[in-house]
Amino acid sequence: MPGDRRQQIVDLASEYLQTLGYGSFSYKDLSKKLGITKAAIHHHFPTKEELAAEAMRQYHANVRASLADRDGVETEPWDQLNRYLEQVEGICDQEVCICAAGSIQSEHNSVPASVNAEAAKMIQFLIGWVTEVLERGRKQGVMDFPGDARIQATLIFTAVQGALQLGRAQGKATAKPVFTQIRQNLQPKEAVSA
Amino acid sequence: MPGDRRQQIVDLASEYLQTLGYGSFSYKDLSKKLGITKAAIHHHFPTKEELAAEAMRQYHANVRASLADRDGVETEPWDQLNRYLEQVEGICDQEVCICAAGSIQSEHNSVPASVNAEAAKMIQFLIGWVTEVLERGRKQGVMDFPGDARIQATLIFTAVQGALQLGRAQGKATAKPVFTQIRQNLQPKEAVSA
DNA sequence: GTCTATAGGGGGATAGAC
DNA sequence: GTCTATCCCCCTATAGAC
Repeated sequence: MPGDRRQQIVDLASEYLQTLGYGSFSYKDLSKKLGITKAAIHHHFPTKEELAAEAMRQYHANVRASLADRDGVETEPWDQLNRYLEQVEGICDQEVCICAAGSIQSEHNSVPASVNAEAAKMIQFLIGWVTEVLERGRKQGVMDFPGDARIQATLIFTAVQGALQLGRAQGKATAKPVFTQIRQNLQPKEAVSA
Repeated sequence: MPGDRRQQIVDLASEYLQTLGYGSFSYKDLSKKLGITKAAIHHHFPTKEELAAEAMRQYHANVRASLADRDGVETEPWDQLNRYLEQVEGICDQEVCICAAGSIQSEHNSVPASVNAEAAKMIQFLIGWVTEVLERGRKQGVMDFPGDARIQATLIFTAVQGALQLGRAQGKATAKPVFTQIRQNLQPKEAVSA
């Protein structure tokens, strides 16, 4: 398979973006792990910038797919929000630990512009997707929060990114209750559900 | 003044921790900006790890002072929380952009243990401080939120850190409404204050 | 306390053979 | 597509003169 090796490189680069960040992984790391030379990687991706941008692009596509693929069949706002938060809790449980877009964003001032741009696209998608879920949830009366849905969605997004980083640094037991608390804060006051 | 130069180095290192992060600033950056040689910096701080740990320690001390110094005279929960959030909004407005502890935490897997430890201390202090404010606020009936105060404080902390990173990457106009939303979410339902 | 000079290693990237 | 070999720059850190 011709594109197989290329895909291996991208997949490993995505993992390193999550665990180490853009600045702290190297072609040497990749080549050792894959059992090929640095030059072989440069053949597929002449520059680190191109490699990271492609890894970020695919990471985005994967997340988008696993979130949105069921938007047609699972349209209850709470089901949708839980799908997002459970996915995040999954990252928290893995060794991988944090979201690639959040990782790149946190290195914003020392990452090439094209890589930042790919991360920004994913972040815009996520905030937009959560916004839409919150709007429907409030309209249906099953969620409650003050003010603009987009701002509340941004708050949720930033808390999720921050919690993933906190969990990696101080243990997932510190971070995971945050995801539950995000849900609790959206519960309508009258109907205290289990 | 003997310790003056040493202090200049620490102050600049703190700034670089915020703007660039641990991995992306160098002794060369410091030496150029201060107009001395790299070797002169090594005289004060033999290793980068020691320098960063000291910078983080002092950053923590400064934040702690500006938050807690008025705890004796300004004891209204809302005044205290606003003091914290206004300080954070100030960071958002500056060129500096993000919190040093959050920056180090986001690079957790590639930063020396002693530096991570200093960042962790500051994070523990902040979460603890916010927890205490929330507990008193709820007891007095001026704040409302479900569940454990410490978890709600952790949620607020993670949202703040995430919002600072988002603001640096996508502009403060995206991030600043989050700080307002954090306040709105704590308002008791009956008393919708202006 | 600061300098010049340099060691020693790692980084990304390229040339050219196979 | 992968290799060997190498370039060049930057990094942290050290030695020793002033």
